[in-house]
Amino acid sequence: MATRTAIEVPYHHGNLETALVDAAIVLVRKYGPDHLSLRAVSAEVGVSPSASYHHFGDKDALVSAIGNVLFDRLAIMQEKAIAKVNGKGASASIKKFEEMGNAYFAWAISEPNLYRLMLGGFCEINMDEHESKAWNLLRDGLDELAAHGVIDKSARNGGEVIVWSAVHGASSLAIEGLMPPSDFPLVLKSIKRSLGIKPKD
Amino acid sequence: MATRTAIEVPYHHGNLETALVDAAIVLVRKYGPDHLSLRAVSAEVGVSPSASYHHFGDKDALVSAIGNVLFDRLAIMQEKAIAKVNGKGASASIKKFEEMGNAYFAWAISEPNLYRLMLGGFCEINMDEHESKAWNLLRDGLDELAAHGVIDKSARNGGEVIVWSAVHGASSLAIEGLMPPSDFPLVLKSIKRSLGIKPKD
DNA sequence: TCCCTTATCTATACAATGTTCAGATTATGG
DNA sequence: CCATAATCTGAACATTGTATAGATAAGGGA
Repeated sequence: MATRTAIEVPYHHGNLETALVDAAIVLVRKYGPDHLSLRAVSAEVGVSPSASYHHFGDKDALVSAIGNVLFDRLAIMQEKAIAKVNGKGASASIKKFEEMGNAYFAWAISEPNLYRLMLGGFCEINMDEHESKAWNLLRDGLDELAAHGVIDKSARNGGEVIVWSAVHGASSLAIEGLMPPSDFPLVLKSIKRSLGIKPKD
Repeated sequence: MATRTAIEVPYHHGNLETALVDAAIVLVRKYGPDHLSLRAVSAEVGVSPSASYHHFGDKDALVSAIGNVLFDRLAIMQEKAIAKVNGKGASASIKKFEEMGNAYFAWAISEPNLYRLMLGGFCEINMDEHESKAWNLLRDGLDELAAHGVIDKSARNGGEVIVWSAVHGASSLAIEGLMPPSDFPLVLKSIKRSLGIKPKD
């Protein structure tokens, strides 16, 4: 199982697979998803280039592994943000929803290269396993809004796709310098408006 | 100036620059923005690899040139779609707005690799020159909606970013297989709702 | 404890890539 | 018509992904 915590003790010989992923993430963050070199990753870990091929059949396989790890990290950030919100009423569910979006956007623009790898066509995303963590978070958030009567059923329908499109689009545009990050509140407000959540300001 | 039509007459020696861009687009479409090879492009045109360096200082420069050309093509598709709508009233302006979004999305998912190149961090987008064509299209569309009283000023504010975020996000997610293309109408409807355009169905 | 099987890693090699540089070719304009 | 600039070629270099064959280490049954 090996739940992939960042630091693990017996490193040099042992858990090469996770070591490669961790080193690759560092390099991708620095130099971007294109420009990732398998040889550089191997060198960073202190291992021969060929060694990687016993754990990943391909460079693309490594990249896909990275992608799925990153989706987990992003989901964890969102969970942390949600956990900070206390209260249980309708307004708390709205606050949680907002903080989920803010956490997503903040993480994306703080890690442009990692985010590009995740959603730029570099990796095959395992929709059923990892990605579901983030997806379920969104689904639960919308369900909670519906349960509190903040949004009605017609707005609930397809809400995941609507929200993710807007938040991902904003993240991507901001990363590419086509939208000032300071405009994200506008986007978030428009999402709430499209869901029928009334702004209180 | 050389407005870059696809076919031009004196080709072998002459307008290498546009020939390289055209050939590169063909290869990117086939194999993706990563996996683009300068040597392959040069071979396709029938020229030495070094020849490219007299027109583009870098591989990245070629890629950026491609990106800006593609933004033009996308804008042209949108213009065509708008031109098909006749009438001049409020409902025509809504129809034009919808068709603009549909054309964007349709082009994006029909050219996933080209779209990835445009907005996946591969190229520096010339915001002031080329990109403005698509941006102005969106701005004018929103202005027209506002002029006909379909949307009010508070919705007009920041409308470009809101709309582009949602449409680009949906395009990107669909391309990466994370959203069924058949869900785009849902996204479009949510955009209209967030702008305060009442659905007529 | 010894040995055999299996997992893991190294060494070497190969074709393809981006890029550079010196030289050849072509066009241009005075 | 020729000198000067623009354009293209050829060969070279370091680096890349990847395949193959062999070395090393680990593990488990006798």
